[in-house]
Amino acid sequence: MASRNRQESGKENLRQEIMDAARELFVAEGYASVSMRKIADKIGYSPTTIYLYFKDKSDLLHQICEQTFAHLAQNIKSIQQLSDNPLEKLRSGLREYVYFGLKHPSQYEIVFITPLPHKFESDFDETNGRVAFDTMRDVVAECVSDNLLKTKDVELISQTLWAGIHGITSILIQHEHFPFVERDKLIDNVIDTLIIGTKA
Amino acid sequence: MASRNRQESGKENLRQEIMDAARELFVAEGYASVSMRKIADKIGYSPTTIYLYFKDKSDLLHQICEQTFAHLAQNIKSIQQLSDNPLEKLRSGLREYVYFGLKHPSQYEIVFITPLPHKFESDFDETNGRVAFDTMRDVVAECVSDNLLKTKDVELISQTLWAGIHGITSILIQHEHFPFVERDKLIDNVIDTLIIGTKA
DNA sequence: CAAAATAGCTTAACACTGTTAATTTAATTT
DNA sequence: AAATTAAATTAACAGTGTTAAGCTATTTTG
Repeated sequence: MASRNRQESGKENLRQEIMDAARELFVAEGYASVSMRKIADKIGYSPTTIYLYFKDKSDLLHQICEQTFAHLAQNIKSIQQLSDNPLEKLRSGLREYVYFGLKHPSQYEIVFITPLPHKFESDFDETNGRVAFDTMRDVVAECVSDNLLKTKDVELISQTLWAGIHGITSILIQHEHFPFVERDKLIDNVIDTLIIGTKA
Repeated sequence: MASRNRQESGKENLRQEIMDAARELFVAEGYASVSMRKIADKIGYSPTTIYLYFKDKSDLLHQICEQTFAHLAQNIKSIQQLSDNPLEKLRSGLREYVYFGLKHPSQYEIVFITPLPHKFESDFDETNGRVAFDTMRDVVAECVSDNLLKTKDVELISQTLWAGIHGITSILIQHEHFPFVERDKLIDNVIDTLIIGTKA
């Protein structure tokens, strides 16, 4: 291995080390109450070292979100390949989204719930978040071309479905004390309602 | 400035003055980027004066939210009285919820979106936000007793509907830069989908 | 091989933040 | 007029994100 490559990988290692430490802290204590100094302490570096790898604190959060988005997109794709029925693909994708959030509540909170700093008006087209959304939209398009839905507006339906599953996921995560009905029953009902409401 | 007439402005007046200034700033610039000093400047008082009326910054926002959500509960009730048809009452209530959230994004964010590690979680049952939810549930019960819905489980339906409208409200507020379809069309479609999906 | 260049990290500092304690000023009561 | 109380302020603390400059060890070069 050339020395130039060792340098590169060394730099990338520290970059990943920072992200791991930051994600752990963000998940445990929340984005706002985790300082750059705290992150630096955790990995044994000076606070300003982080700025050699990330533009600022919100950029660091943004990069962590990208990794989680990628994880979610991967999961949804895998799950959907298990079925040939477009409507069943759609349903399993929606379910996977919700349960992914419930399985990683802190990470879902960071990526989808926590109010993002007004700073980065990032191009959503480049993010893995958009990739995950596009995966679902492709299945919606499949349903539309099979004339399974009430309208052919793929974008409208996809965004409606996303609103629905994000809604149930986030309230289950956040209002944990709320006297919800049985969790799986509620999730199923939300997804059933959404699908029935969009079917032909 | 020292010759400010303090006789006319009693303690309660200043308290409300602080809330008005803070709400204006929170809405315009976002909760996080508004400092206590900025609020104090706006009303011509010292920053620490605010602490004579509010425990801390989050308490200040919490009080603002209570006022705002008292309005929401009131609005929903008023809107629903305009119709006799239970399903139309339901629809107008759902619409009012969403548009109220979009009209007061900062307040909605802190009450229904922002993760709150404070004591606030247990206060939820006492908030006007909860009152608003109960108002909607009453209308759902009305629909159920008229045999208009697919199931008689009032709690299940109410929570499903809440998940849906919270979902669309929060993503519209938070993911401001997502390429949404036309906003009103999307909101209508979400509500239509929810109602169709729960109708008999 | 020594000198120059560079990559990687740190130290010091700035302009902020929320918040508390002590203190001053103004109004009210005695 | 003096004492008391209420209201608002000043000063300070401990913390924040972030930038600029400096240091050190390694790599590149003449």
